[in-house]
Amino acid sequence: MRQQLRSLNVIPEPETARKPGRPKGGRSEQTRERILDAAEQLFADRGYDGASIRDVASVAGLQIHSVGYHFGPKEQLFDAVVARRADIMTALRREALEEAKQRAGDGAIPIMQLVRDYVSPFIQSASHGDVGWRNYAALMGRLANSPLGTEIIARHYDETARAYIAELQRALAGAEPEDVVDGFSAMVAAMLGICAATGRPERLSGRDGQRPPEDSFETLVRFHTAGFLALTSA
Amino acid sequence: MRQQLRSLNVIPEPETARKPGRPKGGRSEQTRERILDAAEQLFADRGYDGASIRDVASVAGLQIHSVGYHFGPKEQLFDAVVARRADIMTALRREALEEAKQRAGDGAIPIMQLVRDYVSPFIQSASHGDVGWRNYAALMGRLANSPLGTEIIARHYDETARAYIAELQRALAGAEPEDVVDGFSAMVAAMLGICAATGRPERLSGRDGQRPPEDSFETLVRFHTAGFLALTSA
DNA sequence: CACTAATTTATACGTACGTACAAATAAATT
DNA sequence: AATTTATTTGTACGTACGTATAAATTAGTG
Repeated sequence: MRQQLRSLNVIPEPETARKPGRPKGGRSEQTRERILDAAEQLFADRGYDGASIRDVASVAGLQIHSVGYHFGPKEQLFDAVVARRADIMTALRREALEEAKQRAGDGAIPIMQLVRDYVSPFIQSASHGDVGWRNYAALMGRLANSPLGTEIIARHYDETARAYIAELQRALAGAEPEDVVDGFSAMVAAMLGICAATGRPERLSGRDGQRPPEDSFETLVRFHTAGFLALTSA
Repeated sequence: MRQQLRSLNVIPEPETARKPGRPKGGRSEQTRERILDAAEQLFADRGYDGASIRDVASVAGLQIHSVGYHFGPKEQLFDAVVARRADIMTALRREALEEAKQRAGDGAIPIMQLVRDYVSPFIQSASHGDVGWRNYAALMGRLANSPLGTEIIARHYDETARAYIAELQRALAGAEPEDVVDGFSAMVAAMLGICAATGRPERLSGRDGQRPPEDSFETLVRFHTAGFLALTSA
């Protein structure tokens, strides 16, 4: 009876954040992380529509409704998966950019530095053994060219992207702004392609295992730095 | 009764190609094209799992089962969508490569020529107003970093990709083969990103409409040619 | 310990999916 | 014109989906 009443007046679901007063390592927090990990993996493997909430709950070792209880509808769960590590990634990039600005003083930040600072956090995270980050990187690659993905990426990544583009523009005096954006887009696309671990580079080169992403990272930096520099000589 | 008998002994569905003896512009052929067009658009917009066979039939103006009749299970329909234009794309690239080889004689083909020849057919097709090609380009972008997509792309595009990579390698004497493959992958990723028309470049540059893909194409050629050249100076 | 709130479980609903079968129609062939 | 084949239609099956409700359980608090 009590239960029933409670169930009728509800605004029952937290659906978003931990209640402020709750301990950080509490049961709820752990469950939320388990759900996010499972969703991250399944969304990366099968895409948004290919991964079901049932699968997520199953991988997380929970009943179906726990997922909805903690995150609400599917789209909110998806957004939470993206947001979790986007916040970390953005913080790292912001930090690197501030440091580079300090070092550059009044001058422009070197192109290679900007390329390195933007790409490095992502590739390092995706190659440092953490399966969560690897899944996240694959998921981002999948999202890049999809409508749903673009919308979410915009929300979580565009602001920092604009900050880097502004510095690139400053360093590439004389280059067309739209060329710089195209170059930046190319850089991001390459970064995501490397971390998506599709196996295509191996197939195209005849290699048997995946090339260490750190090696590809160095190549990417050289390659794209040269690309950006070529945009000044219109 | 007759019908019933026929229905029992069946191997009923063509599921694949036109019967050789049938006219090319016949009813069946037209229906198949309509289905492929509808599927192309829906797969591009919603992804493989997000697009249902029902939707495809509906957009094509047909009953559900007509789709299965002509193309069999969903995966075969998907493959047919990719294959249709992949064959055209591959032919154009092969042709351009042969021509470039002729022009180069015994020497290596210039890097810029190789970049141009590989990317041009795709971007030109995607920007020449044909909504079918635009949908196809968006679909390829979506596919690039997904497992299902990679498998299909490998089947339809890897052979020609390897031919271009071999020439790039020849032109970039001294560059590490794996660097060249990474550069090629970066080029393809950028090409797909441009044609995916996600709206992100506009958002990042403050532009209001999409930049003409031909303009982005010229930028891409300059950018990536310089990138490749930077791979020689190890 | 009692009690309240937070979380998890169990179950169910309505819908949409991919696929299949049998019948009806249209085209092609003889 | 008759008859066979190719194509389209109409309908149905079994399954899985996202979501919701209600009950049971766990944890925190006085």
